[in-house]
Amino acid sequence: MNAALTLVGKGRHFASLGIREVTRQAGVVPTSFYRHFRNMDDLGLQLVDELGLVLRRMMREARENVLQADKLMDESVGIFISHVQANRSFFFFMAQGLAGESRAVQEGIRSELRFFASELANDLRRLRLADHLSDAELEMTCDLIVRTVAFSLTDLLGVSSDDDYQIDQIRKRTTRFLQLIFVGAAHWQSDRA
Amino acid sequence: MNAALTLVGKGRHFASLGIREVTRQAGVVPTSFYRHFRNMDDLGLQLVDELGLVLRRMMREARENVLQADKLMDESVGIFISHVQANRSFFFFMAQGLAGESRAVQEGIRSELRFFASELANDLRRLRLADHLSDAELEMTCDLIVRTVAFSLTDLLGVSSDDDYQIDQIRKRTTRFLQLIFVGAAHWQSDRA
DNA sequence: CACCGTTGTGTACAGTTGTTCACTAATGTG
DNA sequence: CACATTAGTGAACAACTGTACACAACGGTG
Repeated sequence: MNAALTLVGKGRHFASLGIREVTRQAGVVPTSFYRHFRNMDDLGLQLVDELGLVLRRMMREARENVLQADKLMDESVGIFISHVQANRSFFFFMAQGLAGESRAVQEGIRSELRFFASELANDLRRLRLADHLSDAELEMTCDLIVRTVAFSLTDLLGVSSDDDYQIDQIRKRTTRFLQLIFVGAAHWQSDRA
Repeated sequence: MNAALTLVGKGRHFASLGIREVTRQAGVVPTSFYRHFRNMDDLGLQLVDELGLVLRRMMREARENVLQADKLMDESVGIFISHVQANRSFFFFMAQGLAGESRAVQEGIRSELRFFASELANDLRRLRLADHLSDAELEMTCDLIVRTVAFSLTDLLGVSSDDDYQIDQIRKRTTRFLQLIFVGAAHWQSDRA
């Protein structure tokens, strides 16, 4: 799994990886592959599971560090970006998998995102930041937030990891996107009435 | 190019296609490939160019058919969805390319999206729907809109093309996302002041 | 018609791929 | 320590890959 991730991190696409290639990178004979996985799709599915762990760690850190509500977005986006930097290969895999070849991997990642959105909704409720929204409205808002951040991921992965200027641009842009969405959510009901 | 698109439309990932595979699908001998393309990346780049045409056609149709502003979003999302249905393979290619293997293809698609966003900004200005926004604010809003629709693309490609119920769900959800963004844009300045 | 640039063909080759099988090394549990 | 499970090995195979080259059909222009 590390070998596959390494190759993905080097710019290869997961869908184009072969068994021999992965085992070569792992420093192991091709047949050993079958001791652990039935095929590449299987490997992909297990990577999705690990990706889940990465995302949960990220969520936990966000929950612990976002103290006052007014810096919520700045800090959350910052934590997101630093986790992407620290697990670049994983997020490459995630971005690729969203439109990937294996339907199962695709569905797995999609479901991680759904989970993430629903946890985010819980947190916003808990922090009493969404009292004016119904459950369905809150869910929609969080869904849109997660999508927006996920799309920023492709921006982030498109620039070199030490290009601080560009990364800061992406950070600012993403933060403003989220602010715009929040403003929309704040006035959602009154505007619809 | 049609052969490659066909394979992508059948669920294969562009990054995993080989020259022989494509020429086989095209009903042509492998060596013929080199008469037209230097390698698969080259093919991908030419597909991006054609994708640009598809997007432009879509934009034109939207401009012609969106008459009154109050149905703007409903109709635009509808047009988007019908164009995706009509050019499914192309949009598969686009979704894949955003996190694809070839940096050049990636950048090509990204730049198509930027172009799309800037055209959208022009249209909104022209329709006098964004008079309260500065250029930068309008640009940001349109960027977010295009991203949101692009992400919905992955939803759309994830369901079978004749699952009318699911497609309608996606249509509604996307429309609400856009409405939320518009509400946000409408109150952006007053909230920031 | 003769000519030439473009597209397509057939053959060839060396390298890579997925998967099989029987075998050996390592590991941890009673 | 002995044993059973797990992980890794090596050789083998047929199928497939990208690419090279010389040659043939085609299509339009002078």
